Amino acid sequence: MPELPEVETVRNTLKKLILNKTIRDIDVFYEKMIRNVDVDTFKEKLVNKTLTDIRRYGKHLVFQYEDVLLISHLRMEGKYFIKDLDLPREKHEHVIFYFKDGTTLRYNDTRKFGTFDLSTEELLFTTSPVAKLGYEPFEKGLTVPYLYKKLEKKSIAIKSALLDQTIITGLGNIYVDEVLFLSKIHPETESKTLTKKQLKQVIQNSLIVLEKAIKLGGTTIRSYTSSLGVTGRFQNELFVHTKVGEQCLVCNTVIEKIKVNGRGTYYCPECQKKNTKKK
DNA sequence: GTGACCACCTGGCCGC
DNA sequence: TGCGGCCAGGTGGTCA
Repeated sequence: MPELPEVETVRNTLKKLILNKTIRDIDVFYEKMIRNVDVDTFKEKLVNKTLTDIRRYGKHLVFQYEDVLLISHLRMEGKYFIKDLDLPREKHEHVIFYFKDGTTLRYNDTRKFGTFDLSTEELLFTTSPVAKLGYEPFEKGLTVPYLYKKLEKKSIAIKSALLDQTIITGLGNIYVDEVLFLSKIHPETESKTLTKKQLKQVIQNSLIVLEKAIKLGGTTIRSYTSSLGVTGRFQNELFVHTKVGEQCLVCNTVIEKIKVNGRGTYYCPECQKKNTKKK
C-alpha cells in the first residue's frame, strides 16, 4: 500500500508528466471519494485550471491548480495512470481528469478507500486533512523532546503510536515494523515507557528507512505500483515485514507475526524486547 | 483526553 | 468447481 516513499515516487513521476496541463473536464464514477464538496462543485472549481505544482504532506498529495488545491490520499490501493483519451475506462478507474492536450489522468483504486478534498492555500493548514498531521521524519520539528511530550502519557503500543499520523506523519505499517526492528523495540511496548535514547533511535531510524525507501522508489508488496507501472525496490531491503518464519538477519531467530491493535505486525522476538522498567 | 472498536471496500486465499 | 468466510489495512467516527 502506498506510504510516504511510494507517495513521493508518485509525486515525482506525475510532476514530470502532467505539470502545466489544463483540465478540460472531469468524470467522477464513485462520488463518495469526493469528501468535502459535491461533485458539481468539485468539477466547477477544477475545470479550466492549470496544474502549477504537486506537493506532498505525509501521505497526502496536493495538486495545485492555480488557486485551488486538490488533496488526494491513496489510502490502500490508490494509483494514478496517464492514458490517451480514446482508451476505454477500466473497472477500477473511479475519477478521470481530461486534459486539453488529449491525455487523461486516471485515478484507479480497487478498494475505493482513496479520498479527494478541495482546499485553498489559506485553509490548507487550518481545516484540511493536512492540518492534523504531525511532523515528518525529515522535518526539524521532530525532536526527542517533541516525541517524549507526545508519548509520555500514552499507554498504547508504540506500534500504534507510530502509525498515528498526528504524532509522526508518513510511517505506515511496513515502515513502522522496520523502524522498530532497527531500534530494537518490541512493537507492543507501552509508548510512555520508551527512554529518550530509544526515542532518538526511533527518529534516526525513521529517517534512515524513509530516505532509503524513497531512493529505491518505495516498496512493492501485492498491489502497490506508482504511475505508469513504476515499481519500488525497497521490499528487497526489508528486515522483518512479511518475513514471518524466516530467520532474522541479525541473530538467526525466527521472525514472528502478531496482531497489534488489529494490524499485522512482524518482529524478531530476540532483537526486540519489551521495556521492563519505567523511565 | 484516551483508547478500543468498527465501517469503509474488494480481491485473494483457504477449507469444505 | 463453487461457495462462504476470513484477511489485508489507513483513516475517521463513535462510544465507553
